[in-house]
Amino acid sequence: MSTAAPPTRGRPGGSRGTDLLAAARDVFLAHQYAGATMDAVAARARISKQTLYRQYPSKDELYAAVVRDWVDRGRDAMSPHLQKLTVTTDIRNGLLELARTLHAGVLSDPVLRMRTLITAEAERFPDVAADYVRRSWDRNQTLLADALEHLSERRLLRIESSQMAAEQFTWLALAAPLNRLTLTAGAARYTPDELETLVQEAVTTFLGRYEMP
Amino acid sequence: MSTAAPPTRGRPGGSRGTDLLAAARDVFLAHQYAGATMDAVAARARISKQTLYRQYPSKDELYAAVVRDWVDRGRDAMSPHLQKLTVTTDIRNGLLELARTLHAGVLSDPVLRMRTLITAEAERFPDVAADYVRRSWDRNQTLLADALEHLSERRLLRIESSQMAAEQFTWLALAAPLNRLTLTAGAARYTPDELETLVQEAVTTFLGRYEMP
DNA sequence: CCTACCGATCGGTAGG
DNA sequence: CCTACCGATCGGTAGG
Repeated sequence: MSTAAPPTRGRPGGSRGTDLLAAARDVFLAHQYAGATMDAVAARARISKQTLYRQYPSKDELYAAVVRDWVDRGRDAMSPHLQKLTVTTDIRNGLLELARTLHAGVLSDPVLRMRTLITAEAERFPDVAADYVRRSWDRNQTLLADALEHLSERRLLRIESSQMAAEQFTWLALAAPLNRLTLTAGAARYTPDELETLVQEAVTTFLGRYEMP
Repeated sequence: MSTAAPPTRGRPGGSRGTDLLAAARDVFLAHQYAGATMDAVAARARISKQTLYRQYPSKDELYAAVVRDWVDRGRDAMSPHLQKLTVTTDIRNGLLELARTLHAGVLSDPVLRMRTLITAEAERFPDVAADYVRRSWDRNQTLLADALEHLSERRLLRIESSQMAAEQFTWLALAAPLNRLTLTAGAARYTPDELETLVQEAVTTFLGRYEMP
């Protein structure tokens, strides 16, 4: 039957939909907005520029779609880890694990590049930036606050403002390497030992304030 | 004497030296690297492109000079405030003051723009970025660590690693608004009340760990 | 679908 | 000093 052609034969290997966005994302992350040419996107997606422009009528709209797709795909990355934290019996170990998860999630090359891209284009694309902050950053902060709230109800922590506690935890664990790697485009790598020391110290300071006496 | 011509008459008002760098800085901060044209720099400095290119043979070298000049000019901005902290008798108030100073210094529009510019160009100009981090950021962190060390010797704090304590203080006070303002290009402004709450909470958590019992 | 092209921008130079 | 220009790049289009 002609409708049962082998998958490797069907249409001539052009990317579309998610694949096109993945190709575009690669190009934007590798070269930033200005350096990402529509020719490069089309070539990487193995489609013609004509086809590219039929799906996204301008570079601006392609960029907005790439960021939206990125946020959608990373929406619930933290949830399972926070779920695990809420049922822990060892509060210190639970927080240490979470801090290491934060490092792995945020200090990776693609995440740092996406943050730099969004930051550099925030003035020209304020809505794209605001959507990223709200649906990615704020959402994860709220989920962490909920988890801390839960631990507070279980009498493992003593927290007045769970939002403030969530921010303090996040930044104690994350801010130093995030600042450094961001400013140097990843050139100033942290060693695993340095990160582990940072995690330990962050949790110690956090528990100094919020541990149940 | 011809050498005593009035200052308003001498040469036809063109900028050079520091003035040229100030003009270039304005243009780079307003439009980022790609959007800053050499024509705009020359126009703002009121010199010809020919004169501009005689002083800086390429846009790349002009950019590097602008960042170097920026670091030089901001080199000792923190020193007087840290000096004040080391002789305080009220440790909590001293730290609150310092946190407010950090906010004023780092969360200003030009500083945020310079950080975004350096970040966006860090891959193409790794040496410029590394020099900024070392001479601006690392230096201030070390100065703060020295001040905390001093307070530790005065038995107002109990600190094991003054570098770690300095980083924790900095990021407890600064990271949340810095992250937000950076990602949104300053669109998500913090109210003075929010900043003051943040400062209070940062100092409370910091003292929870490092206050002398 | 594909290629060739337009129109605009901009770093850098002095050809014309 | 200044203006006009070159050469290259690139978003977007179908003119030619």
